[in-house]
Amino acid sequence: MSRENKTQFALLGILMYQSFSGYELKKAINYSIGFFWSEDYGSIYPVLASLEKKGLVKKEYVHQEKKPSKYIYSITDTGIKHFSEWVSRDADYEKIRHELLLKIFFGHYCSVEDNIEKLKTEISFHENLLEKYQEIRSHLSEDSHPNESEKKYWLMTLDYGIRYSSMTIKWCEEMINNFKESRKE
Amino acid sequence: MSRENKTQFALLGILMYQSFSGYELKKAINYSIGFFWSEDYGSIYPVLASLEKKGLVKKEYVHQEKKPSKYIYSITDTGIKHFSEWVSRDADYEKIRHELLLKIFFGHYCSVEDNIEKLKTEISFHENLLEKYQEIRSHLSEDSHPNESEKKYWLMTLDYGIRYSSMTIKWCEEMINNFKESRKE
DNA sequence: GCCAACATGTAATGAGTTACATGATTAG
DNA sequence: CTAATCATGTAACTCATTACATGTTGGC
Repeated sequence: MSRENKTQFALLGILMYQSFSGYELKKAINYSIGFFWSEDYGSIYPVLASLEKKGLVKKEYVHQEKKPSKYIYSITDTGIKHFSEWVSRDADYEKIRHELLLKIFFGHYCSVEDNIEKLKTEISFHENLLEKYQEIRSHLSEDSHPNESEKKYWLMTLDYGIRYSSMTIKWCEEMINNFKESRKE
Repeated sequence: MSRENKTQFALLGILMYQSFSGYELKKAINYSIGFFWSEDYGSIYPVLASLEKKGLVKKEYVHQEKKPSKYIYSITDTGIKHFSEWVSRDADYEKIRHELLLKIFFGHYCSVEDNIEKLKTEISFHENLLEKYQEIRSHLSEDSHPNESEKKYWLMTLDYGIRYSSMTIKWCEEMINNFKESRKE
């Protein structure tokens, strides 16, 4: 089977909730699925154009006061079908490439200090993420969410993120301790 | 900064331990870093050619008995320098794209059964991985490993893999239970 | 006048994936 | 003879990233 453009489904999924411009889509992605899925303008605009050509979304030119005009994209009935078909199917096997693990695997070829440094950077990164998760969580509770079902799914992914970052931090810390203990011996 | 080809470092790293042909490299990668880093022939052969052109590896034609001839690649002094420079540096920020999480986030748009199905598939995948980790672990202990330092790093990444898969399985199971409980209400 | 935020795109490049194509050698 | 494994590559294509390019609007 040929590879599918996954960007389209991320965009369509967000548009299932609300119509957005390309610029707004980027922000919406950052604030919702951003910690496990990211998109750049370099993908968003071309993919929106191709989705429109296929009739999966439609655009509307909107004049704004106090801001530049924009194109608002809405999902069409065909788009909803296309998206639903994808979301029901099993996820593809995820091909991962974890550069930190690759460097740690080859850690024998650099100093213990360099290894510890890498692990510390990873810890900071995930501590930062954990703070972001709290922001998203409060964002979720303060906003008006008429649909409790949607919220349930959002909290599930948030829960995953928290577990993932916590696990990573714990692993990094234990590895650093391993290094420090073996240095004492 | 421009993007770096990471495949080259995976190959150079393996060649730090031992000289291999392209075909053997693929196998060595699968059996060592395979669960967090994969490469296909479509990348391996072209990258080996470009590494040779840059003088980072050298190849030798080897005739074999009972098997077709092959090219054995060895890392050069320049290659060792190039690799060491990379391995000492911090890992780049990892851009993740987790399709299962994306589908779960949009889980409101398909049936609970479809969601449970996806989580079950993920569980099988990681249970399979956990078995593989045991294989790698026994592979590591039965083989003659003169260098205990190398082994330490391999076990670190293995430990990460085990934690990651265990965490994922636990999360999936709890999410399935959530679904089943809310169905009872 | 200038900066920040809003807003939309294109072009160049490089990386990754899949399919294709070929051939050697051994075991059954 | 045939299948499996060993072995090396190329071509076509898609995808993602980065840099570039342009323009609006409001606030200081």
